[in-house]
Amino acid sequence: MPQSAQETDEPGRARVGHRPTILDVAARAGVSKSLVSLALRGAPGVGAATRERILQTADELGYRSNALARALRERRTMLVGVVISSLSNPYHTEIVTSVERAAEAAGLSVLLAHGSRERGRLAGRVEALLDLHVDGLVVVSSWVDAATLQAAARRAPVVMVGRTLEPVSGIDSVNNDDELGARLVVDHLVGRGRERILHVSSSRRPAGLARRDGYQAAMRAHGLERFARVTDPAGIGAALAAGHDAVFARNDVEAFDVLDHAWDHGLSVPGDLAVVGYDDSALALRARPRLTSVHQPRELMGERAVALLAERIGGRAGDRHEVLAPSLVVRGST
Amino acid sequence: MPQSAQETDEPGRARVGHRPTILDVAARAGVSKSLVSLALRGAPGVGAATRERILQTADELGYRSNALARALRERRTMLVGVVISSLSNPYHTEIVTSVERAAEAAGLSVLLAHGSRERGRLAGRVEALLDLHVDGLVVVSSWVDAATLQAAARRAPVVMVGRTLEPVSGIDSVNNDDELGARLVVDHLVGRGRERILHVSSSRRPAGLARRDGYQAAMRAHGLERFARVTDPAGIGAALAAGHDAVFARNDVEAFDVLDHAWDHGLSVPGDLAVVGYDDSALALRARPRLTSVHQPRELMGERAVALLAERIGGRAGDRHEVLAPSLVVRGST
DNA sequence: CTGTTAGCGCGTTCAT
DNA sequence: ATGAACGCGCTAACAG
Repeated sequence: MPQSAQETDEPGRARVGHRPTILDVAARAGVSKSLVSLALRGAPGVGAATRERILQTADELGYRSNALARALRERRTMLVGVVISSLSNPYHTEIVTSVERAAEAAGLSVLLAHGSRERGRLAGRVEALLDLHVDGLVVVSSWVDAATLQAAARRAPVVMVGRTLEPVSGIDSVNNDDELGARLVVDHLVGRGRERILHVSSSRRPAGLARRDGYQAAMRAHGLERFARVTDPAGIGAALAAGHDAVFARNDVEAFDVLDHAWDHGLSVPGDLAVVGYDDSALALRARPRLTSVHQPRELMGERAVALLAERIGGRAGDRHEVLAPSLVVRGST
Repeated sequence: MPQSAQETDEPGRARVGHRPTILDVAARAGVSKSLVSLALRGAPGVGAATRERILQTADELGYRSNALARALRERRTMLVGVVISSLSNPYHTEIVTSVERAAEAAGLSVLLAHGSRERGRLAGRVEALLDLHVDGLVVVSSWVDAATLQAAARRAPVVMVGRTLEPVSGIDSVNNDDELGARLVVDHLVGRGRERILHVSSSRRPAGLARRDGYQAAMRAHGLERFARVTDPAGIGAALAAGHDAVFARNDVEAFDVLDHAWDHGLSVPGDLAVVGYDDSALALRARPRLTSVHQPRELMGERAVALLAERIGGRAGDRHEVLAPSLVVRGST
C-alpha cells in the first residue's frame, strides 16, 4: 500500500534535514495542499481566516516553494540567462549590469554564465542555461557561434547584444552602428588636424571588423587612404615608428594598451599622439590622460535587449534587429 | 478516463513546439521510459542492441533530458552558485574565474549571480540561487550579511572567499592573511627608505579593516606610528599635502586612484611617491608605472573553495577556515 | 539478464 | 475546499 507523506509523517512536524514542502504546510494547517498553493499565491477562493492560518503556518515552518517543481509545472522560470565571455572587459560587464537592471524592472531574475573563448565552452554555458529552462537568453559575446545561437533560439528567445559574425535567423539583436562610430572618430581627429591615423585592432570579431571598415571608409572620404593602416596591438611599436600622429583603437582595452605603449616609450599624449578608444567604458576614465572614446548607449541597449526578450516571450515571431547610434565623448587624449 | 501522452500521441512523432521527452523516445524506440532512462545513463541491464537503438532514437529526436525534472528527483543539480557584488573589481572576477575552473574540473557547472551593494539585493540573489537548488554556494562578496549566510548554510553548503564582518557558523571560508600582507608592504617600503607611509582605504569592509590593522601594527613595529595615517581616497590630496613619501592602498583599485591623483598633480612615482596596492589584479599590470602589489593566491583560493564545497557536499560537518599566505610582487611603483 | 510497472519528487490546476 | 492528474526523469520492485 502506497503511503503518502501526509500519512507517514507526524503532522505539523518538519522532517529534519529536509526543507518543508507544501505538504508539510498543508498537514500542519489541516488543509489540502491545493489550498495551500492557492493561499500562498494570493489566489481567490480561499476563506480569509483559512488563508491567514495557512500563511501563518508556512511562515512558522519557514516554507519556501520549490522553484524546480514550479518551473517544471509552469513551464517558465522568470529567469533570464546572460552569457558573457569576458569578465575583464568593462564594456561587457557594464552591459550585463544594464541588462540586470532592466530585467529586474520587468520582474525577471538574471543568471550569468561565463565562459572564455575556448571552443565549446561557451556553447556548454548556453546549454546549461537552457537546461535550466531560462525564459530567455541574452548573449553578450560574439564568440558564441551561429549554430549554437540558432539551436538556442529553438529552445528559448535569444537576443544578441552586439554583432554576430554571420547573420543568424530566429534571434533578435541590439547593437550600435560601428561604422558610424568609426566615422565619428576619424572626423574628430581630422578636425583636430590629425591625418596619419593608425587603426589598432586585434580582432577578427564582427564589431572589430565593422569598425575597421568604417575607419577605412572614413579615411577614404577624407582623401587620407594613403595614411590608412591597421595593426594589431603587438605591432603598435613598428606601426608608430612608421610615423603616425593619432591612433584609433578598436576598443578601450586596446586604446589603453596604446597609452601604455606611449608611456613606456616616452611619447606624449595627445602631444605626440592622439588616442581614441571605443565603448566609453570605465577604462576610459581610468586612463591618463582620460580617453576620448565612442560611447555606446549601454543603458538603453540593456533595456532594449530585455524588451525584445519580453516581446518574444509574449509571442512575437519575426526577428528584430535594433541599431543604436553611438556618440563621441571627447576627453584629454585628443 | 485519463490519457497518457503515450496513448494520445502519435508514437514516434514529436509534438511540435514541444521538446521531446523521455516518453517520446520510449514510444519511438518501442520500449518503456524506464529503459530509456537506463540506456541514456549507460546503466547496466540494457541489451546492447536495444541500447544502441535507444541512443539512436534519442539522437534523431534531439532529445535532451530535462534538468529540472532530474534535479527534482535526484535532489541535486551539479550546479555551484557564485555570488559576486562587483563586476568591476578585477580581483573579484579573477576569483570567479578560478572558482569556475576548479568547479569544472570537479564536474560542476557554475552559475553567477551579481548584485550590487544595495541592501537586500544580494540576499535576493542568494535566494535565487538556493531556490534553484544549487549544490553549493561560493560567496565572493563581504556585502552578504551574516544572517543571510547563516540562513543559506541551512539550505546548501556555503564557502565564503574572503572575510565576513562577524564570524558566521556553519560556513567554510578561504582567505588570505591580510595582516601579513599589510606587514609585507610596510616592511618593503621601510626597506626602501620610506617612512612616511600613508594608508588609503575607503572601506569598512572586513578585509579593509584587517589590512588597516596590519598596517598600523607594522608601522608600530618599525617605530613609525607617528607617521601612520589612514585616509579615504577622497582625502588623498589633503593627506599627501601633509607630507608622505609612500602610499599603501587597501586594494589595486584604490592604488590606481592614487596613481591617477599623482598624475593629475605632477607627482612622480616612485620618485616623489611610492605606491603599493593589494590583490595583484590585472589592474596592477595596467598601471603605469606598474604597481607593486600584494598577491593573493587566487588560483589556489578558487581550488580550495571548490574543494571545501565538495567536502561539505560529501557530508563533512564541521566548519573549516583556510587562511593562505599572500606574497609581495614588486614592480615599478616602488 | 532484459525489460516493465508503479510511484516518487513538489507545486499547480481542474473537475467535483 | 479537495482528490486526481500532470510536468519529466529516476529507481525500487518485480515479471519474463
